[in-house]
Amino acid sequence: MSAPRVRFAPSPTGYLHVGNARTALFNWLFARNQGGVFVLRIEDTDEERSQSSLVEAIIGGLSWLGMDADEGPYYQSARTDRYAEVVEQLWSAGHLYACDCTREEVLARTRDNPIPGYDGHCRDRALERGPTTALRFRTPETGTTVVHDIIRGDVEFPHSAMEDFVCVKSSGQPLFVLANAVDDRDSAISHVIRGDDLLPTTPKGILLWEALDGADPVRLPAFAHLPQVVNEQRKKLSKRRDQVAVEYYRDKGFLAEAFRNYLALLGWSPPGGREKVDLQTMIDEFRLEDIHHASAFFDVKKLTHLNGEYIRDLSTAAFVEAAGPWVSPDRVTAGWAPPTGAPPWPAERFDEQVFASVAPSVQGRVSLLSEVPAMVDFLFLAEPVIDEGAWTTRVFGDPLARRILEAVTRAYEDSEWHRETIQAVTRAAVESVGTNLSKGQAPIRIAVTGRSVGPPLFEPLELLGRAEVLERLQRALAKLDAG
RNA sequence: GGCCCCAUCGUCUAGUGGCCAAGGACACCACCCUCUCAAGGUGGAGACACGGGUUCGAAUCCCGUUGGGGCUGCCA
Repeated sequence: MSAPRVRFAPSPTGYLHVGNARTALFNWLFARNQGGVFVLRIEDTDEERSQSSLVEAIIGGLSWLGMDADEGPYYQSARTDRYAEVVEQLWSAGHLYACDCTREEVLARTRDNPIPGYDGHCRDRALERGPTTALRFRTPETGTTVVHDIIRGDVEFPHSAMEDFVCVKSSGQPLFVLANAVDDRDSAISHVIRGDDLLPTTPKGILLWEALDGADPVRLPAFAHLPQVVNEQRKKLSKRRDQVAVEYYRDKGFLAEAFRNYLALLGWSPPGGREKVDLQTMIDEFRLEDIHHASAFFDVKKLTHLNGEYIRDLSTAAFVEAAGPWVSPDRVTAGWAPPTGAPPWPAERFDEQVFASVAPSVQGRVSLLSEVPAMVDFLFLAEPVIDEGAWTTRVFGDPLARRILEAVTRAYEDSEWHRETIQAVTRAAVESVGTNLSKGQAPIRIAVTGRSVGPPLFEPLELLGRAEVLERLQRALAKLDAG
């Protein structure tokens, strides 16, 4: 048996969304596992809704996730001649008939029918083809089409419940089912792996496929219909209600590796109870047969946790590199910058050395790269941005705060300026006013960093320098005086 | 309404007739660690939708019910 050929065939009517990305990933993993070929096809037969700029977004999303196509992209819009040829073939073989019914007319006629859908009104009218006639497929009246699905087994569709569906618009453009079948035939696709929302249209595609066969049959691909990725309401992901663009997650500071790993977990699980697995393991272990049947909720919390694990696994150098676009305008790579814009400090105040030295303690505290700037901004801002809520409760509202700030100010003036000694003198100072380091560090932290939470305090203090720290303490004292 | 798919902790899942008084992960709670916050460690709570079969034995097989979802477009 020759190498499998699979395809990812998005329609460029929106950005790459997470459900499609998962479909692409499963196709890609299957191809890699089998030594097969991953084809990208752009299904842009609907000119009204397709936009070429979105094609770039889709390719960009795939590329971010490391899934570059082995072949393509092929554009259906470039194959109109081929489709026209196929339509002629089908028409002359009698599989198609012209229909001039409008949707309103069909609806009016079939409103009370027990079986919904088109009623076959034009089936025997022998209408000529014209600019106002769509072409419908003459579905057999009896019999059954069975879809052999790798994931779900055999699924039967009785023809009696299938309408004569339109496969060519009155404009002459083919509809999805037809273009899809023609392309899968022409590019020798061996496995069709797609969302199970397409399962009900699969028998139509098979009927078309068989009609196209004529005297020269082409082997039907194997099908694998993936469970849907759904939102919290268990509904198909919607562009309106849900955060569905892969781009959004990249912009939020998710690592491609973590995102890809999470996507793989939606409907598939690596053997051995592991969840966090590297790419090669995914490729080696991936089996279509192991995919779940039930739909899966896209859980951002779990994704975020996984991302945190991936961030913590990075070497410090790799973390500094990954955080680059978020902390330094100079580090924007591959033509992409976080949409949040420039970091909140002026470029000239950013110090790569300083960032690199606090990076390890930041790395363990963030789940998203976008959280990095807030962790280190006090190091690069001329003045820290004071969190007023924290100030009110932990400084203004703490009767000991003034004495703590005064005590450390005195202690810092002539202390050796090294993180351990700073910690030691700070401990001594806060204990001298009757509290402990755990409670006493709060006013200091807020005075210097502006926040009540953040990385361990004493290394940043060292990095900031004695003069700057004393100045910030003075400003805090003055703010306290001002009430 | 018709056709189709699906059904294990709140969520993602392990499980393919005995190893399951159902395991892991996220989230949640408690404790430990600790300069804050995280991370980490330990522990806790938490599920086989329901009803019938089949079988010595069922989360696993069959039927039904209920519930959820998809499709039902001259969208894909």
